[in-house]
Amino acid sequence: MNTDLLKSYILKTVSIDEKQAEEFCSLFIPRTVDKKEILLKEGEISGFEAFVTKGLFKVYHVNQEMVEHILYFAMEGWWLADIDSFNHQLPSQLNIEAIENSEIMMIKRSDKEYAYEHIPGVEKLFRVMTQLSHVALQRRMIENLSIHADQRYLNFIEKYPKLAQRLTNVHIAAYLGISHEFVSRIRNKIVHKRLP
Amino acid sequence: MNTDLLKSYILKTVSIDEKQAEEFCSLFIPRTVDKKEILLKEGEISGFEAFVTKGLFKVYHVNQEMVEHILYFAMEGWWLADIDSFNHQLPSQLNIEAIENSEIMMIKRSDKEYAYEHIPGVEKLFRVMTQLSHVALQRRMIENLSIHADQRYLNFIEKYPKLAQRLTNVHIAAYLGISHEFVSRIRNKIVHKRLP
DNA sequence: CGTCTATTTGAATGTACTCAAAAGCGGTGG
DNA sequence: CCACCGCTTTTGAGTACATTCAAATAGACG
Repeated sequence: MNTDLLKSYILKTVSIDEKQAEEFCSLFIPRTVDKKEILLKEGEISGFEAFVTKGLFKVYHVNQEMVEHILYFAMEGWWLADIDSFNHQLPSQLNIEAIENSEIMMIKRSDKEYAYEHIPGVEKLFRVMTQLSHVALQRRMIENLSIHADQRYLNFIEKYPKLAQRLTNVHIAAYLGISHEFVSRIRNKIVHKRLP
Repeated sequence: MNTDLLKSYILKTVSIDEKQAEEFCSLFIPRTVDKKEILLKEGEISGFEAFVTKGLFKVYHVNQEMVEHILYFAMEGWWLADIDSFNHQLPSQLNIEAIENSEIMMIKRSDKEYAYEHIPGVEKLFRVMTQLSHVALQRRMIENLSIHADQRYLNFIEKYPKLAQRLTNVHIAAYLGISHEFVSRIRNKIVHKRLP
């Protein structure tokens, strides 16, 4: 089934009644998203959250100089959400775009609110999920403050080897906050001077 | 009462039954923390979370070169927690230290778990709180990736003017991820060339 | 095979850091 | 009350890390 991956994600994340997990899954609808298709655009109000079942997305912000900065990637088994826009119905400051042809399971706002109120375990599920994301982002923040670009690059490809293979240098640069030319120089240094 | 500030924080954050808020507050115990006293040390397993009722704290990480990087500050009305260590009972990678003589309300792990299970609104409270923190950290992440140190400094003192007054340049530098000498130069540039 | 995108490389430049030393500031004790 | 100690801030000089711009090369895809 379409919801198998989602259901197993839920069950491995929190201890929750299987019936509840299934009821929650039934609120999601599948959708395909083509490569380069934009799921959420800056300025729009996000009316959905989504679980990726196939493919790869980038969630990013574009600043005044039109430079793109990637907040996170999402591939199979990861979530897509602009929490701020979705929760408070504010215009989004983020864009969500498919990097590959993808498939997702979407839940709309009203159905998620229904779930919060009527399916007891869902509140906990999202509390735990958000805490996990938050810890991961805290680690990334500390890393960005404390270490140089070359080591950050190495840490990234070591931590997410599968993901890194599916990304271009331009994507990785926009995630690490460095220029793509510099990513190229780092890779070169690694290859020739066997830096890692 | 000691719990007044905590109770009003809870009621303004989520719509929750007042009785439930009071029951939750009753699980906290007050404590004073002297300036420079360390509430949580790297390597320890965090057994508490705390709400600051007076004073100011820094939550920071120290890297191999013994350089301190501040993840966040917490003054009156803010929370202190190492989510990862507290939730998963892992050794902390963070330190929590009082910058001023302070007072906090602490809740221990077992009482918080009791609250999750027996006070219905608490799960939602922490889901919402974590989402708010997460959105704030996402914004900070994007800002760190996309703008220069001088503008980050200006944004910081504009966003947290009260907090900034209570901090030294060394603290602000450790939060922004730049050297304290450079903070001094930025301040100088602002004063003489009226940069902002 | 041609077009579009991604990667590499060089040269010049800019942003921020390190180290060192001096000056300022505040609290504490004699 | 003021002299001193410790901590913070400032300033200069030299350096390191990373960027920008431009052009060449390599790859991928229809």
